[in-house]
Amino acid sequence: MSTRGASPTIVDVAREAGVSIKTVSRVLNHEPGVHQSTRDQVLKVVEALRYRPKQSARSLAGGRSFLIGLLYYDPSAIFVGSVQQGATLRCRELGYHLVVESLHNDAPDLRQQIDRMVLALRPDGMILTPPLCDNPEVLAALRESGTPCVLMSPERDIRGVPSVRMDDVHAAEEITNLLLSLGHRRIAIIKGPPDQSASAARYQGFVNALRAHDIEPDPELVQPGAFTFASGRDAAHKLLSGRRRPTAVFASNDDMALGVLAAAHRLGLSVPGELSVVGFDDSPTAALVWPPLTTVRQPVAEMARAAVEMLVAVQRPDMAAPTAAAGLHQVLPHELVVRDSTRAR
Amino acid sequence: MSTRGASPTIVDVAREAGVSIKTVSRVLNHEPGVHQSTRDQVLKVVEALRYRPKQSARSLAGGRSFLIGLLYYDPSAIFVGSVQQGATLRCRELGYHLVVESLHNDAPDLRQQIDRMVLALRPDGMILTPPLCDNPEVLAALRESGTPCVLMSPERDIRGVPSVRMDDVHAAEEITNLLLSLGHRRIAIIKGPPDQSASAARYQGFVNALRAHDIEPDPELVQPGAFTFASGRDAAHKLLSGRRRPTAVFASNDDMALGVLAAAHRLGLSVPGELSVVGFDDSPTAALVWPPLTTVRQPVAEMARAAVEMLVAVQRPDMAAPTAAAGLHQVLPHELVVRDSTRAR
DNA sequence: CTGAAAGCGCTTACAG
DNA sequence: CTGAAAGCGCTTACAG
Repeated sequence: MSTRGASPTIVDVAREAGVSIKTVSRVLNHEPGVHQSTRDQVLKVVEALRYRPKQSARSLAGGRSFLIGLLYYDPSAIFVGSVQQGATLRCRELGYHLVVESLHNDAPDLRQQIDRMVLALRPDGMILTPPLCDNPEVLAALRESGTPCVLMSPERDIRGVPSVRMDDVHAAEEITNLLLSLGHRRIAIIKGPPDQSASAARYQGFVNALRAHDIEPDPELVQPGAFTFASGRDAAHKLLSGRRRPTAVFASNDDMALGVLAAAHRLGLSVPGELSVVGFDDSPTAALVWPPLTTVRQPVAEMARAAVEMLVAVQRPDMAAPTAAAGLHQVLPHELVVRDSTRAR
Repeated sequence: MSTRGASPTIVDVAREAGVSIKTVSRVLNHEPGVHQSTRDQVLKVVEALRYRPKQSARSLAGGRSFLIGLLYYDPSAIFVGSVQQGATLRCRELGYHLVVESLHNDAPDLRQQIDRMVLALRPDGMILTPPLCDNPEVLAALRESGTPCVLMSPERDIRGVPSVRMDDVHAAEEITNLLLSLGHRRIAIIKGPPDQSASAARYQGFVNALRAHDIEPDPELVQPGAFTFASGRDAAHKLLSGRRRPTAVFASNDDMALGVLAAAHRLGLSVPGELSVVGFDDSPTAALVWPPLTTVRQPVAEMARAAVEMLVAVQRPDMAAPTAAAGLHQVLPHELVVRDSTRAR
C-alpha cells in the first residue's frame, strides 16, 4: 500500500489510479468530461485510501471554502436551534460545513466581528436569523464583502437578497378559524411587540378570520404583549378578570400562551373546559405544559435547509435551476398542531 | 493606497510596511523576536489595510485550521445551546471559529461522518457533548485521526482525554440541604434513568444530605424516572396520591420537575404551599412556569469556554501552563437558584 | 532581530 | 477525454 504515515493527498490517489491529479480533481468535483471507467477507477482508489480532499487546499486554490456561516443572536431561542439543525444536516448532504457565530445585535464592534469572520474564513454563504437579518449594519458589512446571504424570516424582504419565511398571516388565520369552528365567538388576542413584523402579520390573520365570519374584533379583547411569559400572564389576567370573559385566547406566541395558562390556573379557570388557549411557534415547552398547547409549527428546519440550498446553488450552476424556480423569496408551509388546550364551547 | 480590488494579502502588508512577509507573519502570530518598532509599524499597516490572514492559507501552510468542532446529538437540548454559546464566544476571543455538526448517536455511518469532517476540515480540536462523548465509536474515530478532544460531562472520565464537568453529587447535596433547612423531612426523589451517570450522582448527593441529618431514605419516597416530563408527572402522581405524602419532591432534572408541578396542579395541591418542588439544570422553562422552579444551574457556558481553552492550549505553548494547572479533568462550580417552588413547612 | 526559498494540497486556465 | 504548469496565501525550516 502507498498509505504512509500522513493522510493521503491527491497525488497519492493519482499515482495509485494511474492518472494525473487533474483527473482526480475532476472526478471529485463532479466535472463532466471524464470517461466512466476512469471515473470508477479513481473513485475506487479514493475509497480504498479513505481519501478526502483537504478543505484548506481546495479553498486556497479554488476560492470556495465549503463553509456556510450561521449568524445568530439569541442562543436560547429554540428558533436558532432548529435553524441550526436543519442547516447542519443539509450542509452535510451537500458537502459543506456550518460555522456558527453568536453576535450581540448591538455590539459596538459588530462590524469588526463580521469582517473578521468573513475575511478569515471566506464562507461561501451566510445565513442570518432575526434580529441580525434586519440589522442594516450587518447587511452592509456582508454586502460589501460580497458574501451571499439568505435571510431567515426577516421583518421585510430586501430586493435582491434571498429570504426564507413562513406565512404568518395565513397561519394566524387558520388557527383563529380553528377556534371559530369550535364555536368560539368571544376570542381575545394578545399581540406581539409592535417592533416585530410578525406581530402585525399574526394580528392581521386573526382579524381576517373574524371578519370572514362577520365578527368585528372587540377592542376590549385585544391586548398588547411582548412575546414574553410575563406579558402573556399579565394580559390574560386583565382579559380574564373582566365581566364578560372571552371563551378563547389567541396568544401571538407560545411563551405568552404559557403565561395565559398560568393566569387561568391562578384564577381557577380550567383549560380547555372554561377557556381555550392557542399559541404560535410550537416551542418545545408547548407540548410539555398542562394542557398541551394547540399552536402553529413554524417549518424552521425546512427553512434552514432551503437557505443552505439557495447559498450552495450560487456556486453550483447545476443546482441553480430548481432554486431559481423556487424564487428569491421562499415561503414554506406551516402546520397546525392541535393539542388539548382547545375545546368546543 | 495599494489596496486593489481584491482583499489585501500578506505581500501587500509587507510591501507597505517595508518588511518581509516573514516578519508580518511573525507579528501576526505573536512570535517573539521582533523589534517593538517593527511590530508597531506592521500592526499599523494591518489596521490600515484591514488585513486578515486567510484561514485556508494559514491552515494549508501551518497545519493549524483555527477551527474547533462541536459534535452534538440532541438539537433541542438547552445544554447544547449553552455549550455552543460559551464555545463560540471563547473561540472568537482566541481567534478560532466553531464548526458544528449534528450527529445521530446511533447512525450507521457515524464513523464516515466523523472521518469526513476530520479529514476535510482538520479541526484543531473537538468538543463532544453527551451522549456522543460516551460513544466508543466516536471516541475511537477521533483518537485514530489524532484530533484533540474535550469531553463535556462524560459518563466517566477517560485516562488521557480531557474533560469538563460539574459536581452533580455536591449540587444534589446542596439542594437537598436547602429542603432540609426549610424543615422538610419527608422528601421524595424522582431519579433519572439508570443508564446516565448523572442519575446515580444526583441520587447519591440526595442520600448524603439526608444521612448527614440522620434520615434514612424511605424506599416509598424513591421513584424511578426518565428525565422526561411524562415520567416526572407519573412518578409524582404515585408519590402524591399515597397516604403519607412527602412535603417536598426533588426531581433529578427540570423536565421531570415540570411534570411534578403538573401532577400537583391536577391533584389540587398548591406549590409551594403544600408541596415544595426542586429540579436540576435551570432550563429556560424553569423560570417561566408557575411557580418558578428552585433548581441548580449547571455552569454549561463556562464549561464550554474551558473546553475551548484546553483545546487551544494544546497548540499554544504559552497557554499550556495555566491549563496544566487546572488539570486534565476540570470540575466547574455550579449555582443554587432559589425561586418560588420551595417554602418552609 | 530579519529575510529568501521552499512547500502545504489543491484548482484554474491553457493545451492537446 | 486527459495532462503539465502555475499559483492560491500563508508558514516552516534554514540562514545570517
